[in-house]
Amino acid sequence: MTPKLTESQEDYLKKIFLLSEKHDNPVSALDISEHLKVKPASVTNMLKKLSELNLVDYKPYYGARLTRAGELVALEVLRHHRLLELYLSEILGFGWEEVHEEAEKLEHVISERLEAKIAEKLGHPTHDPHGDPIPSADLELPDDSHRYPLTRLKVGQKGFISRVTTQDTDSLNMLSRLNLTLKAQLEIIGQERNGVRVEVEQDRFLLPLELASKIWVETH
Amino acid sequence: MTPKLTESQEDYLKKIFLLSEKHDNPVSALDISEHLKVKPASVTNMLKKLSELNLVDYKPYYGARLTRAGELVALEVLRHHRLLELYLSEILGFGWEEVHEEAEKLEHVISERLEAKIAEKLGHPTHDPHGDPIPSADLELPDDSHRYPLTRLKVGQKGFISRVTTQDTDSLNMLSRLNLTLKAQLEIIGQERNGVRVEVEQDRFLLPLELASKIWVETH
DNA sequence: GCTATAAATTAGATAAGACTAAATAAAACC
DNA sequence: GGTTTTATTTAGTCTTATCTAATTTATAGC
Repeated sequence: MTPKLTESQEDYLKKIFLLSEKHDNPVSALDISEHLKVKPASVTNMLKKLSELNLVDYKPYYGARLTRAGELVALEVLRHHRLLELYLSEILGFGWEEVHEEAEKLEHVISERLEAKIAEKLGHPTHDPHGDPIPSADLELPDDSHRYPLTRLKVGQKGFISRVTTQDTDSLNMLSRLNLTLKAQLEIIGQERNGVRVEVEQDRFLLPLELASKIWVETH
Repeated sequence: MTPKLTESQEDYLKKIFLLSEKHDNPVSALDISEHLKVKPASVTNMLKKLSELNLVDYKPYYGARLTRAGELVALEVLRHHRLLELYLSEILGFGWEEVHEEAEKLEHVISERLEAKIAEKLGHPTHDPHGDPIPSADLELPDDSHRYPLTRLKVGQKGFISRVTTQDTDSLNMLSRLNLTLKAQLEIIGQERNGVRVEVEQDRFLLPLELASKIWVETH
């Protein structure tokens, strides 16, 4: 069925999946090119190849979408990645800043067997420390239908932070100082054009949209 | 200093190191070719490249020897490999037959940091379950000067098995049935042209040279 | 010392995936 | 709607590591 993909191909598929999550449109070559740190011409080449393998839908000057087959590959790689990150951090005592790079290399080479052992050791987690979902062994994403970015909540809604979608160390550090960390309870005070006003443990902040859009909240 | 080698290059260096251990001569292209499952022509190409990098001494129609620099690379890869095998088996519950293949892929991608964490978890082991030496963090091999293959011991010498240098499952299984496993005490009864005669827990066997040469004994 | 065989090397081809430079298409601006 | 800017694609090059086929060197037999 899957005649063994190269690491590069897996990287492209994973990246397309991650970029697709943000909007709903096909992912542009430039977008991929910037995130994978390759030139746009290289992206075009690869998209043609992936298209022939029926892993992406691609038409010139249009962009790329994953096919179901491509999505499954992406989910598999993503599962590897997030399980590895979690394993490195929880079991081997790595700092969360260190794990990404290591997982980036390991995700392509671990066997299904090792993946299973790692998942088992971790108690089959559904989310990683940033709240990012970990696809299950049969490649289903956990049900996160009651989680939304801060920017999409209504005034008055309450909940707790369940996901923070930035890897930027300084941003994370800043959020930490503001007690805007995973599990933190908060309430939406206002949705304004220049940000989201929230209340956290007595404090109130006006979070710039840029930041607010990266904080996901589980409502209740 | 070392401008990052490819996985292939690392494989060649590791294999040359392992093949060098057996005899003392330069390793032939054919030998490498068979063990890496590539064609001799490919070996010649690679040896030229490694030679330019000063990782092997290579002269046409002569063979290859590792330089000190090449040996260090090989030791590093070997350390990764054996630590990984041990980790997979001891910590993650893999069977010893399963670990080799997995380690073969992982050995090239783990960071120094992960290597260190793994070594720490394992208590900085000096030998793997087969008795194969694990180079230390500063790439020294443990002192195994009092270990010899059965074939090199004198009649009357006693000791215990400290290394078995075959990966063949059926051979290992056979040795296991004969109680010829790691730590087993034995005595050399005779060195004969068709094998080594040994005594193990009451039993006596005449071990064919082929087999005897793979069993290493720590004398006392 | 010549010949047969085995081993090693050279030369040239291929595949993957990156690149640069040039050409083309689409989008954005008045 | 034409023009400029931006994005994308095409065409061709490079590197790495394989391969096959042909040639050359070394080794063994007699």
